[in-house]
Amino acid sequence: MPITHHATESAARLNAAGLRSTAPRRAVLDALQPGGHLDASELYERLRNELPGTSLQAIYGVLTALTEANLVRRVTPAGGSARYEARVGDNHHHLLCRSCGRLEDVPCAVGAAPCLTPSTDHGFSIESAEVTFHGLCSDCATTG
Amino acid sequence: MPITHHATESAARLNAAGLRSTAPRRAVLDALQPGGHLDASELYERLRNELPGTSLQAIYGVLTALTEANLVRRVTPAGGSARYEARVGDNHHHLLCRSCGRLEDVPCAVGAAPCLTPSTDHGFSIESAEVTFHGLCSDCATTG
DNA sequence: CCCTTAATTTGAATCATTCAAAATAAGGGC
DNA sequence: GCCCTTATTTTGAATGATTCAAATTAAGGG
Repeated sequence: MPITHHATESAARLNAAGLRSTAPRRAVLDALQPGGHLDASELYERLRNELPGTSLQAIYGVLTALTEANLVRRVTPAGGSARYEARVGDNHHHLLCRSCGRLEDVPCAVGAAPCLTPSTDHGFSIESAEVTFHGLCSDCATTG
Repeated sequence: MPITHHATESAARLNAAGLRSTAPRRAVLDALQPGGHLDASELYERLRNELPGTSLQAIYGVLTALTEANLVRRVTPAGGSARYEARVGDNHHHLLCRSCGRLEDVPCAVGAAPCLTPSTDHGFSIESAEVTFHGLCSDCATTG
């Protein structure tokens, strides 16, 4: 009963966050669980069978709610659509392929969170740091 | 003759990069020189008097050319329009206010370029790292 | 089981950005 | 200094991600 288990888990997470447990939200949460980085359209394509009558706008609504509740994290690669991941709460960063847009996780570069401490802060109260490494993934490096 | 001086400087930079020296390009380069972070629309508004008959698309064209020639750097804050800065060639990063979108420069967090070395690279050949600190600027911190 | 309110559906609009064809201007060669 | 080639800009329109708003539906406490 892995499916039921997953669903239960997602429902629990939603309740804990003070959000109503709905089919679209559970489905999105489950789809992001394997650890990928999907955008709204990809999620919509994957879930439209499972969620009859859903729409892309509904997916956007779900993603906004989940992001605000901190259940998913929104990653916005330069010049592309926003991607979403279920891995939250840690300080991991990203590798972005400038050719194919592939996105991979990497643990924080050096130690715990050194990048969270800039040398000057211009009066900002800093809440988080986002690090993106740009380059070519293995596939694109050999191809081009 | 500071204006002429600036113009000459911009022309030289363009020539050095193998780009034709045109009025729109010199104007954009000059406008970015003071060190700000402007988006295409802001540049268009500032330069439309100076450049009669120009258009927003022309500004986009100029910015794309200058970015590809590495004369300006494109910064793409999450959920906003692309901003451009003339400061290139160093490894500085950015502070982004989540409330008003204000963008400030910061030197690299620790030492020379520690953030350029992730612990795992998933086979990527890494070319650059982009660090963005998110938080509230002094104005927004006191207001809200 | 009902009621209140949150969430989704449906349809349309907005915004940044890009595409494509026609007109123009840069700058090397004569 | 003028012409020619080609890059650049102009002009007009299209694309794609995302958001807005009103109407409908469903969650879950009482």
